[in-house]
Amino acid sequence: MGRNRATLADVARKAGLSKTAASMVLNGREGTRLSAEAHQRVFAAAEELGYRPNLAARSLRTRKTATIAFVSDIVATTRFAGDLIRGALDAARERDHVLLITETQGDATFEQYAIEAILDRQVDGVIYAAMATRRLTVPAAILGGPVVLLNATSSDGLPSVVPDDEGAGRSVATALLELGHRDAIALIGRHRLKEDDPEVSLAARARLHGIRQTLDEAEVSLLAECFCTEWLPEHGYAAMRGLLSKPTRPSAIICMNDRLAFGAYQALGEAGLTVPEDISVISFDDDPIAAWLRPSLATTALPHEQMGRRAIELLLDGGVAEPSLVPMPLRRRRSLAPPAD
Amino acid sequence: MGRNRATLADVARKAGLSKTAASMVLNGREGTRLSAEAHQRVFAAAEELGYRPNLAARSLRTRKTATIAFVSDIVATTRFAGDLIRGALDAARERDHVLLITETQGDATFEQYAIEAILDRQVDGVIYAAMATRRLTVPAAILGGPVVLLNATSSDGLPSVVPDDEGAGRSVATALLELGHRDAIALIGRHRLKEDDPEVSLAARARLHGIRQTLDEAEVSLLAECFCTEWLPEHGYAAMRGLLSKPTRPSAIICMNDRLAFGAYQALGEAGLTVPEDISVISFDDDPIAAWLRPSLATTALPHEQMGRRAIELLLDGGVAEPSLVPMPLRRRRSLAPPAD
DNA sequence: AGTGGTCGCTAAACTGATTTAGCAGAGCAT
DNA sequence: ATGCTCTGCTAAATCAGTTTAGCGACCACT
Repeated sequence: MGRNRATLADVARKAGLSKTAASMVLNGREGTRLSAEAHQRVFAAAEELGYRPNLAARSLRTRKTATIAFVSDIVATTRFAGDLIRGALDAARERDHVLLITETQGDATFEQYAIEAILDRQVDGVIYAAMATRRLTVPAAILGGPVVLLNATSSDGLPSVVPDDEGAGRSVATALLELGHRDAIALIGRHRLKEDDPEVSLAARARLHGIRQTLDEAEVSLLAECFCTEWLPEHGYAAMRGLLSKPTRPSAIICMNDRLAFGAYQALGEAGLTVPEDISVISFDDDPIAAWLRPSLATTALPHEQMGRRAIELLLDGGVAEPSLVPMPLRRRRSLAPPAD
Repeated sequence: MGRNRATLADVARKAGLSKTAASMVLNGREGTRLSAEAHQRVFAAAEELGYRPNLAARSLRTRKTATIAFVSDIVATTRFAGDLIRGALDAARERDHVLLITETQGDATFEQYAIEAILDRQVDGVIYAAMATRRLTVPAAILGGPVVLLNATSSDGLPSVVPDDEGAGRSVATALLELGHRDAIALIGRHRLKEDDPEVSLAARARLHGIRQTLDEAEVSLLAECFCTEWLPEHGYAAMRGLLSKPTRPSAIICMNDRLAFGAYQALGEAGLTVPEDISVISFDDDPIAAWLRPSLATTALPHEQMGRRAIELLLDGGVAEPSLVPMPLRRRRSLAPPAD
């Protein structure tokens, strides 16, 4: 890999100057008194030789690596991880940095390994990412340098980036109210653990809070609230069947995520009901399936790419220690209609 | 980030030996004549000081970085990328390596940037990954070191890792034949471009070939083959509607991927047909939705995690130059049944 | 003529590891 | 006593940059 690269000494020799001069010119140092002509010669020599600095040598001296560690608990299992990484990758590239990616899989041994690996490589900073928005504890070892939490918060007063789930809750409720839904709105996806334990999820509570707040202001209360043990399609399906077996049929359903909504669609289809003519459905996440469903599912998008980008910006450009909320845009799609009366 | 780390000189001093001795002991060099007692002292000192070598310094000298570049065209847009990365991450960790991830987005400028970034960092090798199995051209600049192609092949005689799509085609066809489907098997997802242009897709042709070969051997021919402009749910939906409008209803459908199958399910549901009683469906990819569908969708899984792992193994443990085929396991699910007669 | 300041540049130290070349002492044979 | 090998270890060079300290030439001023 890359033998025969020209070194700074080669450039200096070619330019007829010292390494010092070449280094200063190429680094654009202010306050140096090198002549314009010396600048020209160095640039020309570097260009001609295709000079690229050896970053190992540079970082040995400067202790900077232009490398950022992206440490996450699980990269693979959620489909959103890719977007988080993509946003970070983009923003890092714009700032001439590169991403070293490691995964802890929630395992202490792996985490230990990951931390040693990044400390050994002297990364300039760490993005510590969780795949479900939650509160977590950051290993002390990485607190020596800049750290930004992504999709997570902690009690260490570190800058963090999280989606605005509460705002999304408000958007969702508002969208239904605006269409005229009032007394027959049902909610699928209540979840004690997620709502009560911030180490499991911050999203569930925030979404619920946003929804409640908006409905309360309109003096509307929910027709029904279904608890689910998980937020998977089968649970949405079961919940929806439960709702349909009751005397009052809801005019609109809020699902806590798109997978639940997918399950709800399945139950509605089996029951011979049509979305949105019979029942409107709205949800959270903007999973790719939301757009694939028939009719397409209205939802609020997790802005993962934005979040990844923001995390890098906070890390490199400096950021405040309070959580940075990234808005979750509402995707209006065909699953919404005024209530049938 | 990690200031105040003990250096090799600190260890040597504490052990009462030279840096040379300390270095040799810690690197487990053979043929050195250092006493057992010297070994002890060095290990003890290193342990006590929590010594970890400075990798920048080491790689300046050795030109090894224990870092592998993972260059891909698109990380984010396919849901499978995460698994590819996860497999690679795992295998890399087992070999004490770490992954530097970059993305070209199919853009020449970004690719140029990515290549410079990894060359500057003197990575030990490159995994060059494509998100759709295809043939591609590897930039000459990275050919100076080891390269493994992932989910891709090239004409450069480089080792590569691809899924066994042809085998998957055979599995799919065999599964249907075993159930007794013969003369009413239809195929959704023919695609001229994907089948004919290896730079677009190798999967389409291989899958088709595997299916054809198996059916030919059983002297069965396809009832119908639907061309689709893309492999998205809406195209599967349209194709399925088309099939249902014909006089002979198929007993089984092979979809070229799960998203097409998802669309086919939607059309079947609307037509009031039941899977698998009326029609069996089988597909390729094992997208997460396959398991979420009702009934769950039988499919052949893209072994992305295995592939990522294999790529690292080929890169670090040395590999042959011919494509390494990773089997695609058949996931038997509820969408299969014998034909209704 | 001496002093001081600026200009334009360079020598050498430094970062923290690996590696080459070689030294001092012991043991043994001649 | 000399030469030889072997053992156990070290000094110094090296990798490719950055950074500190400072040198010689020139000019201005007293």
